[in-house]
Amino acid sequence: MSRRLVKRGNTGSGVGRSAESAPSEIRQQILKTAIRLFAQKGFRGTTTREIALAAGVNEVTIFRHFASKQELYSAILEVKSTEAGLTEWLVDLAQFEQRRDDEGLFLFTASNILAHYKRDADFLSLKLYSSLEGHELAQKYREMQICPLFRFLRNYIVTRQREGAFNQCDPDIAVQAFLGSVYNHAVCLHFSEVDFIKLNQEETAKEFTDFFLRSMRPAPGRKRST
Amino acid sequence: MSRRLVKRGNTGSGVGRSAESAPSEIRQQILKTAIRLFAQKGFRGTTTREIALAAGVNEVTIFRHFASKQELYSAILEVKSTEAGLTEWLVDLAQFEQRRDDEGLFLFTASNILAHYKRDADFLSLKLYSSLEGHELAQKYREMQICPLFRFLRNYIVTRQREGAFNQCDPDIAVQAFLGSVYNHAVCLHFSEVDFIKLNQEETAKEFTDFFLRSMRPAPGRKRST
DNA sequence: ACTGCAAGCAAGCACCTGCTTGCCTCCTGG
DNA sequence: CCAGGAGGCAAGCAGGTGCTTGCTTGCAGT
Repeated sequence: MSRRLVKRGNTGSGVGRSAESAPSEIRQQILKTAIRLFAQKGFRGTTTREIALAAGVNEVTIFRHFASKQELYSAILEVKSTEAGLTEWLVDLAQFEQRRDDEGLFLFTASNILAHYKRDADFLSLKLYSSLEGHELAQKYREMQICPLFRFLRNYIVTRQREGAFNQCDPDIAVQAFLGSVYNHAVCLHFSEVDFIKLNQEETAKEFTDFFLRSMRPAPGRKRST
Repeated sequence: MSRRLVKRGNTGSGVGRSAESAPSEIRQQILKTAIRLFAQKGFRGTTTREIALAAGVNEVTIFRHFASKQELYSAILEVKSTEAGLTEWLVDLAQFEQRRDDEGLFLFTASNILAHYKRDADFLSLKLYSSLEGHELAQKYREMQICPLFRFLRNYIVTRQREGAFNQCDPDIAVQAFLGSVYNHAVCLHFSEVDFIKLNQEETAKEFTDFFLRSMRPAPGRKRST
């Protein structure tokens, strides 16, 4: 009963240890491995023994860092829902907004969404599992990442509509249509469910953007005007 | 060792039995219950005891009908991937096609997709779980249901482009954008992740359709320029 | 009445899985 | 040099879980 439950925080007292072992490096290693495995097989489908084996630590060590498997999962949710995600480039979007660069703004958005989910593929699985298994990650992520982006885009569209640069239409529908098509494509790519679109990531983003803007613009780009 | 493994087919010899017990009614009951539970908690998250209890049968009975839990799951996939799905209204779409009724065709599509996934909500979960857990349902469903629909729409778009009624653009992207936005919305609804769009199902379908067609039509404002 | 199928029921086996305990080892800081 | 923190290792417990076995019961058709 002497030293149950380490609780990472206080380990930060000394940086030391040897060369390769930073203070809470093992905790990070466990987290990282657990993220990968939970993403692959879901919460219920992953055993703590598996995590330990894959992380190269003893199973007991896991329970010394996390009170339970559930708490390990919660720690992951904490990490994943707070770490840099979609919102980190809201500031970049603001620049496009100032320049009224419609193409740039939506292309940047689409492109980054595709890149984001490709880079952090585990996150997509994790999010889907959490939706299905009824955990809170999806909702938290939605509130902290999706909603701000959604509101920004919606806001931009409304502005452009007032300026007469965009068609009058339900801005919610427009945003939903744009994000939906891009996001859905990202999911399809994730599951290797796509053989329709042969384009690479950048080209795809460009096509979706063009398609979207063609719907928003009062005067469609007449490419063949005799 | 006398009668292990019943294998439904041959039970259909006589219709008889009593009033409430049709030949393979119990098998159906098991399947139906299993579908619901697998959809709620995934394959790994559902126990055979649970299924038996919920179906009102003895656990042993399950294994008399299905060699293993895995085979029960396979039977479900069989049912779900062959039963009436998106393709059942391809014939209706053909009528819209003959009339060149763009609005009707895409509205019908969007509307039915939303209705389909709302009516058979379990299927959506089942499909997502199967994608994540690496089963074959998603792929099978894709080949048998999504692809035909995709090809039909793609084909229609190409035709209308040739006729000059639709803009020149990558038809794959167009279909992907349309289906993606609608499908994504269905998923959002499924997980109660939507508070952006207040419209009901019909209105939403209509809005997505309008949005899509506005991008496809050469002359957005004036419908009859001739 | 006899036969045979289908389902129920009680029990249980073998393995898995989250989690615990006790003890030993290595490293570091004072 | 020593105290103490952090991890390894071996063992195991309690409950769950897929699946089996042996038996009984009820309902048909001949």
